[in-house]
Amino acid sequence: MNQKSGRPLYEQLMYGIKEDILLGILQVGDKLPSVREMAQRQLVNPNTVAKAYKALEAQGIIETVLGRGTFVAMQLSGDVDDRQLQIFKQQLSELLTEATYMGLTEQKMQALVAEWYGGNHGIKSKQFSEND
Amino acid sequence: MNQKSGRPLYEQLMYGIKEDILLGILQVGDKLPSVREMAQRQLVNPNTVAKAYKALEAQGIIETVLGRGTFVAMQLSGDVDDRQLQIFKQQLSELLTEATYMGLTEQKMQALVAEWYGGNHGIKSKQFSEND
Amino acid sequence: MNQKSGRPLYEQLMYGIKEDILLGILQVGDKLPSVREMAQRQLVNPNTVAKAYKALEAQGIIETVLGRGTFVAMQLSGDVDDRQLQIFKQQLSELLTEATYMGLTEQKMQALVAEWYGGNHGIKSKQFSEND
Amino acid sequence: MNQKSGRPLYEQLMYGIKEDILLGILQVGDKLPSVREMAQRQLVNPNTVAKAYKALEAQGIIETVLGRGTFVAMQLSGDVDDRQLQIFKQQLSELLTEATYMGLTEQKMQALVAEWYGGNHGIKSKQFSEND
DNA sequence: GTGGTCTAGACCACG
DNA sequence: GTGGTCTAGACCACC
Repeated sequence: MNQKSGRPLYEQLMYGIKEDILLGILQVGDKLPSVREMAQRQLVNPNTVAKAYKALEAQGIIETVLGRGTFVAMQLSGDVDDRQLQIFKQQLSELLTEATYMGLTEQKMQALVAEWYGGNHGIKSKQFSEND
Repeated sequence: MNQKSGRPLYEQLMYGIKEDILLGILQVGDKLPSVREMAQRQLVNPNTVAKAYKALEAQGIIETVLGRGTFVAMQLSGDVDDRQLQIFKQQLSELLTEATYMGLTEQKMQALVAEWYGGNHGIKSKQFSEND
Repeated sequence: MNQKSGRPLYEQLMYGIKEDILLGILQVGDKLPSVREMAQRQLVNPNTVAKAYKALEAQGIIETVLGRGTFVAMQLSGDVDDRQLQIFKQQLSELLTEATYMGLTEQKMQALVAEWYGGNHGIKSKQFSEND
Repeated sequence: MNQKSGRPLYEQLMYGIKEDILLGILQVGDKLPSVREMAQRQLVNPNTVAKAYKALEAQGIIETVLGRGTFVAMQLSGDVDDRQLQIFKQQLSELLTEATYMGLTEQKMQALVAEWYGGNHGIKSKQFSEND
């Protein structure tokens, strides 16, 4: 967890878990580490983990069973929400603007996108599931 | 300026100016509106505009000449900074992760990227140069 | 038993038994399954069943005869406790508030209430008496 | 705020605000008391108020403008989400079951519902807007 | 053991 | 002044 990256810790946690699910490291039905355990592992406060878990639950990505734990719940929806798409396009536009200022060409950009989809973006270690 | 988008107003200003430059609405050497004028146009606090100008100057995109005004200074660098690229790839990865959860496929994604580069994303009015 | 509904399992058990009594599936004097048997059927911990039985007994709805078992004891009281009524009206108010935010009109609401009373809400199988 | 009602304080806050909007005490565009002020008024911790505000924002009922405050944002949607409706019917069923055990008849129940809709349920004081 | 709630108090970015 | 984030530590209900 990068304290000074500017991004909230709980968002970083959310991203890490989402990524692990996309990579297949976490599968539907798998149990996530308990709030306390995750907090210990990631060196953050349990409240911070709880906040991340709750936000993910609100997004329908995980589910919590009181007294039992938290579990991966999601399967990707096939249809795209239009309002979300507008927001996303705005974000993409800003990112591409930045990329252009960095000197990235359209070709290089397309290559980076393809790389992400193709290569499982670099086979990362299981941050959030079993062994750290 | 979208007050409730969650993004800081000064970043939105920065993005708008950067976009105008990419679109050719603002050219190298052009004079930007004064801080006060821009503030009035965009209905924000002058401090907010000043902050945006200062940040853009730090990025080498605009330049202030004391007593004369603020001018577009940049031309895109041809080579890519490696450290910046790493940060960028991280941001891209997060964006693509979100896109996947939204239900966007790789094809659709590539199409969106191509669209941004191709279409000047829809010929917008000069937000930050002439009139609002 | 819906593990992820957020409601405590023992409350769900209580509700199920109460409903069965209202529907006539369980009649006054009928014997309920033993704690162990119910636990096995509903795939919950025996402690959970015991807690539900105890709470129902406290409400005067069932009775335990030591060494013999647990029996349906209740008949509906004709008069309404005023303190209970206040609490109930509060709960109703909250439910109707939520309903309004969901977009339900008064007419639709009245229809839903009538439906519940009229239809025995769909003739369900005996969840908690005979076989599961 | 009733500490021992069993319901979380932040949910009680949410309900109070929703009710005030339905009653017209809070109108679209109105500013809510700041987190700190509301906390002081209701004698709860600012974090608790923040939690309530954030949950309401997630439901689209209020909106926050960073550094400016929190505002009423919503207008009721005309169409009813089917999944929500199922959950609601379940809650209604449980409430009506309890009502029956209390001795409430269908007629009395319909009267209570009509009363809530008709009478603005008793013209309450502005809990959450101007003066307390 | 699990997650949920609440408090107290700190620091920060934004306007 | 506003809300957002994070920590530390407490208590609770549920299983």
